[in-house]
Amino acid sequence: MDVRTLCLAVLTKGEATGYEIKKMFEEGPFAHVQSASFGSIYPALSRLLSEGLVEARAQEQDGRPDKKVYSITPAGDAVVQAALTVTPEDDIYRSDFLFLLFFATRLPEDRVIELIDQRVAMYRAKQTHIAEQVASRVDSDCCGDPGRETVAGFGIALYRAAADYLESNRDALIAELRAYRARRPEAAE
Amino acid sequence: MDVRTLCLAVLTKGEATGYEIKKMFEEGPFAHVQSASFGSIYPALSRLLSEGLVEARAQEQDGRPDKKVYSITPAGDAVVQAALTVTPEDDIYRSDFLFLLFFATRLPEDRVIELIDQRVAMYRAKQTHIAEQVASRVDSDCCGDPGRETVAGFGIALYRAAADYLESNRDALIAELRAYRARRPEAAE
DNA sequence: ATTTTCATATATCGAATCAGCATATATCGA
DNA sequence: TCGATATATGCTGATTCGATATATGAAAAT
Repeated sequence: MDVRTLCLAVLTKGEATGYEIKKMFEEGPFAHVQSASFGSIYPALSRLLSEGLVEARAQEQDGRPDKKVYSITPAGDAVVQAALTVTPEDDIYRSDFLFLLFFATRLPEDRVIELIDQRVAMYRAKQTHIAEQVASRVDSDCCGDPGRETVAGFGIALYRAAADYLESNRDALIAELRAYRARRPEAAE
Repeated sequence: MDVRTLCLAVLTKGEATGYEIKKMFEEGPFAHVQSASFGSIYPALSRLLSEGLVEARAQEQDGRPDKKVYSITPAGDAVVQAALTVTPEDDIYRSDFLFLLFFATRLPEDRVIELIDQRVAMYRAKQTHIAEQVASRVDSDCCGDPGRETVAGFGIALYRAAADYLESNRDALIAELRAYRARRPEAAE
């Protein structure tokens, strides 16, 4: 999915500035789903504007630069509806952490432990973050959106699985690393 | 991690052609860890060659174009060792499927069911694929690499969690979608 | 028997995207 | 008071992707 379609779809949930769209990809409802940088969001919005798929409203602010609040047009909404009919691509998962872990035999034991413990903490934090978002939403707006809730639950389930796996396999990995090094002494650090 | 470092690190596990490196990112041991396209792998290898971090050996083949088999040099190995000391970035997870699911209220019920069932099948298949790779490796080469095994286990755990979550929440989602539409009739289809 | 698709293998090119910087200011804590 | 953080837009260079070209043999489908 290209950034243009992504921005357009986000705007079906309400008007927003480029900055706010970025935040939604980072911490908001799309946090673990999609992402895009400013360098792609702002050009995407400009193009959507020139194509008539969104409208912009300049909102003056004291001191700070003016906001450009974008909202979707009926034509834009139709484009989103069409985009939702496509067959979704494969998920993309990339992890520098796993890449490092793959080369665990080349790392000092302390570092492997540190890497894993930090990652577990990170996964738990992200899990909590999503859970808090869901909770705060239920407070404000009684009954939530089923799609949104399901996606949030998916994120929580994955982060939990990741943290649990690392926690329950950490010590076994360290033990195997020692055994591996005992077998091949030249491979030690 | 840039593609140059990625290729270099892969070559510490043995010599390989550009094509083989791509396959390792697609189906091989790095399948759910990292990825790169031909358009980035080939230029990366050329640059590594000019920097003296890898060596190339042309291997003639009948009919097919010559293979260029790359192998890492001691200088390249040192660069990898240095790269392994960096603090890993956040994991990247992107899913067009989750993005579609987020907008479930805009999709026909049949389509939501179809999307979920296909995704469950896909996750199960990937899980099986990794498990088979691990099994075949144990057969051939007795005792595996601890880092590699741990990474494979991580992948299996995540795919299982994803499939399990979708399976056990599918019917609830459909029920909630109906309730949602009953509340807001104008949102149907 | 013939066509098509698939797998191997390298490489390039345009388009998309990212990361970092520049700009401007207000606020908040050290 | 000094730096960090947050708001907000936008550009630019570098990276990376996706598609395509080239070449061929083997297998599968028609």
